Amino acid sequence: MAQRDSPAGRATMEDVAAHAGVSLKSVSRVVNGESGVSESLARRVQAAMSELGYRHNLAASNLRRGHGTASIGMLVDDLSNGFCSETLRAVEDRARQRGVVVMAASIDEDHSRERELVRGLVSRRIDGLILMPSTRDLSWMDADRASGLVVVTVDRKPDRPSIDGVMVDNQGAAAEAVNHLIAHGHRRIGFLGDSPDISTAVDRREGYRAALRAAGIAVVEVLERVGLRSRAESRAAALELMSLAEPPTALFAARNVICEGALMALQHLRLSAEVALIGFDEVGVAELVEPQISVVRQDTYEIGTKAIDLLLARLDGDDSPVRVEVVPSTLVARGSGEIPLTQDVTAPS
Amino acid sequence: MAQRDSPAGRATMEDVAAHAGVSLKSVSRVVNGESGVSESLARRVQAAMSELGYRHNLAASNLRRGHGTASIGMLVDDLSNGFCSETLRAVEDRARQRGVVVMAASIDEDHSRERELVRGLVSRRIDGLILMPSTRDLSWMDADRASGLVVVTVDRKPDRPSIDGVMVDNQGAAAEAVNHLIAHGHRRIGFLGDSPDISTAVDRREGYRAALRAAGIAVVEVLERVGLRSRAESRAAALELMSLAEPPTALFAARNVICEGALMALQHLRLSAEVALIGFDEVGVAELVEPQISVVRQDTYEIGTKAIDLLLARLDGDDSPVRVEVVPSTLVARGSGEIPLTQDVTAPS
DNA sequence: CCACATCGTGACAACGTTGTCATCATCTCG
DNA sequence: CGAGATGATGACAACGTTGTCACGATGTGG
Repeated sequence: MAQRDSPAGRATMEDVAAHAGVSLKSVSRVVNGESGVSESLARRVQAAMSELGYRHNLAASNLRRGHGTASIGMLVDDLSNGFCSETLRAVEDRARQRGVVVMAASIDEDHSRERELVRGLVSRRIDGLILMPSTRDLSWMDADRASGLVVVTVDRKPDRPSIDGVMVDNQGAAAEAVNHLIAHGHRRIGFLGDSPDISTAVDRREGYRAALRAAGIAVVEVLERVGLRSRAESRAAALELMSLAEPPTALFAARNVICEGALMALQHLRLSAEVALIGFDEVGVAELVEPQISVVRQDTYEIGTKAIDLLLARLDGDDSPVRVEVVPSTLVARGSGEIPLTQDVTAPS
Repeated sequence: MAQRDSPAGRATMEDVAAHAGVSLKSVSRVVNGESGVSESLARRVQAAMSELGYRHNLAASNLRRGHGTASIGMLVDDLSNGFCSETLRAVEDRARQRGVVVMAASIDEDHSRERELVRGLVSRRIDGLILMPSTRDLSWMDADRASGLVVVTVDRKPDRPSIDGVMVDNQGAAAEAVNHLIAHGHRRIGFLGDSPDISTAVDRREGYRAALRAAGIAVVEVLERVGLRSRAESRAAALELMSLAEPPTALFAARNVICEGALMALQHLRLSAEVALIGFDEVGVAELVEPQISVVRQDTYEIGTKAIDLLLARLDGDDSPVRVEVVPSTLVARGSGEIPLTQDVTAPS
């Protein structure tokens, strides 16, 4: 990638110094607002800077100073997913306040891409990384962390508890949702979830099962569909569940896109008013369909904000023990999750 | 922001060289895969690198080489907005293929923040910038562009045609949507749009008006509500429109969040099956409500991809004349836009 | 009037890397 | 066997910036 050749490239401090007839170091002093610079010299330098369109080169400055780069990385599953983009938004908001830029990228649950991306970010000497890991084994990052890379995970937790993280109580929240369904009379409750590689998916299923067991309801594997990675896959899985000889009377959809897929299936079957549905993650559509969709809401703003605050604290020298912050989640009852068990639910004629 | 102190900080090439008992330059050769390095030396260096956890420092490398930084900036209105996050996703996808990282941030239609953000990115010597400008006057970027910053705008176009851009034919697409409503018999068509600071908003309103005029329908200002910046504002505006003595029989909502707000209003009034509605931008909810929402779909993937391809081409030296790429948009008829004019539409009892 | 502190300014090295050139050992050919 | 070619390796400067120190001019007190 060739640097675009332009009138004079970029002006350096040396150019400014020559233009103003002062020494390079004096320009540096002015740029950094150091004291002990005379009024007149400062003015001359300022003038030269704006005439030449001088822009401070942070890369060179940081190299010399040995500082960090005031940049962090944020790797999420998919930037176009609402949960990810909202969390990024929260991170970026706080980062901007601190003059930190965020390099963002999508992992797409591809482990090797995840490693490549981290490598690229480390080469650029990010100060820290906020990571939604695609896998539970993060030992491959040990070397980088040992060399000073500060990592905070969001949403998902690694299997070894040596990394800071911010997430909701996935198991508890899932259990709460399922208990809610049970309280409305349901006993055949379907589970739609994503890949078991992801701690979140595992925890939510565990919560689902725990709630069933606590209520004395047998866990029936045929009612569980996992590994769903898109609306379409989830829609298909939900259709399958509903066409069982004994279909579920309620569905728990463990992620935003999965919930949307499940809703599409129920609408297609014209069962959205009969089969209860609770989703995990807020979905844009929740309040716009009838019945409105009940969900476990994760506070993405809080998750993102807590993650970057934790990261910045570590960068500022906080060396307290590893911290996993649990952000409260909320069961938002809007209708779909409160559909009671009716006597007779069958597949559509 | 203090660099986290760690076992030994980061290993440099000099450390590796000492550890392997070779010269610094030899390490450089191995790292860059240059030819003319003996098998045995290469092996020794490789070993030393992995023992010390060496990571190449791109900042220093780029400084010396005088290259670009293989990083670009992307500034959009709001990263948590679906249109923005999807476009970013497309940009980032292609960027990753090229080993380029993307620094992303939200402008929130705040001009001064926009300038600050650009300043920060330029200090970090991004090679290029993809910008969804908050304002039509981009002359404040002239100095940076003259010094080599390559800029491509997306979604919105600046008032002077000296900057590359990628966008849909907003006026034409809006006119098409309004014509569609007119073809279904509507003559009182409400317009809901965002701030007139934004070229997109202006163009869409212009398209709306042009379609009306072409059909011999008078433009009635009371049916136009602009400056809407959220679902809530849009919902309120739509409620206002519908409570006019002579309410519109169809609505054209010129942006995704505005469309969602309008839909909320219609649902609240139980008019969603009677009042026609066409949105601009795909909305997640479109296929999940009844009737499904007709929209003008912008191909975000195409917009993002074209934008970064254009940017990369410029960085590769393409100095052809300024280009504004117009990405086709599609009117997706799903039901809400095909609701015909009925004799009698009044506010709900 | 001299010793000394103070103040503004500049020369120079260094951050981690790479391009250029020099060095040295080995090989080939007449 | 010696001249010249070849190939591997290293010394050194430079990228744009900042920390350290030194310099010269001015002011102060004995």
